[in-house]
Amino acid sequence: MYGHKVNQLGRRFSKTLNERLTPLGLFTAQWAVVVRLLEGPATQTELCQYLCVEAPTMTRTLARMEQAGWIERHCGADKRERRVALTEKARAMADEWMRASDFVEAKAVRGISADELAVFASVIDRMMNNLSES
Amino acid sequence: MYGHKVNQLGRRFSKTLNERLTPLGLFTAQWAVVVRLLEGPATQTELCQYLCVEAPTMTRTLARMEQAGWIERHCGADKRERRVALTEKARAMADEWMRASDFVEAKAVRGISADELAVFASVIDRMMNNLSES
DNA sequence: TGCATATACTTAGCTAGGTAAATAATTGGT
DNA sequence: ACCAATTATTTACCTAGCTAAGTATATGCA
Repeated sequence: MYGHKVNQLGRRFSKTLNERLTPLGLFTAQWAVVVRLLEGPATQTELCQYLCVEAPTMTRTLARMEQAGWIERHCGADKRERRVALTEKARAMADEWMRASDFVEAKAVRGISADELAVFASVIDRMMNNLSES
Repeated sequence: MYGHKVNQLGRRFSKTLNERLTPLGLFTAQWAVVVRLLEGPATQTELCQYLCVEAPTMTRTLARMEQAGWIERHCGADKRERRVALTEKARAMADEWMRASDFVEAKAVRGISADELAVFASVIDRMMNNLSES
């Protein structure tokens, strides 16, 4: 019941954001990567942990972003890992991408009080923890 | 921000339910179809509306479910549409699938009050409406 | 009646999630 | 110092979203 509704809302969020991001050359899942990389470079494992995504998913998403010229990947001291960083071209687009994201977030919360949003966020966090328990 | 968290939680729900459903021959998206069909047969368009999913997605999911022997599709009076119904084999599994679903739902809501859940559900509905506005 | 439009579904091709298993590099214990 | 176990990433192959465009049937209006 809750799982079903949460999934539907998640898809609606992605779809709405995609409508605004794809004309700007990005997809919703890639925007999440950009948000993390704006803080600084990261290894793929760090990105996986941040986004709660499995490694193969990240490998493929990063390959597409590299192809599009949004990121660069370099070997680190540990030759197993690859450090990922935004390109200048991506940094130049960040403000525009951010406006698209802000627009969708603002549209979603219209008419919902701060108190309600606080409960909402808290419930999300606790459900996430509950489901993550072994 | 909210979009990102909602998406992550949705994926966690699917993943957790998949762990329990796949040994029973079903996937999370297919379970949602079964839930609707337990009420009675439906056309593909009705399923799409119920699940908030585009038509091609439903075509493919139903093809897999037919392949697995969970549903049957018959032509209706209107030869364009196909009426979808559960097979006996699927009805025989429904209780077991339901237990898997109930288990995951119960795990998710552990330690969350009825009041908080009411706010949560209400916020989900309103965000869904907000994002669905043209 | 006939033809344009609308509706139901499918096909093709993309993004993105997952698991299982492979590869390469590092770490740790004896 | 070596070999086993661990870690980071990739490859292969599923499910499942999406859009755009195609096909077949039904509807409606001139």
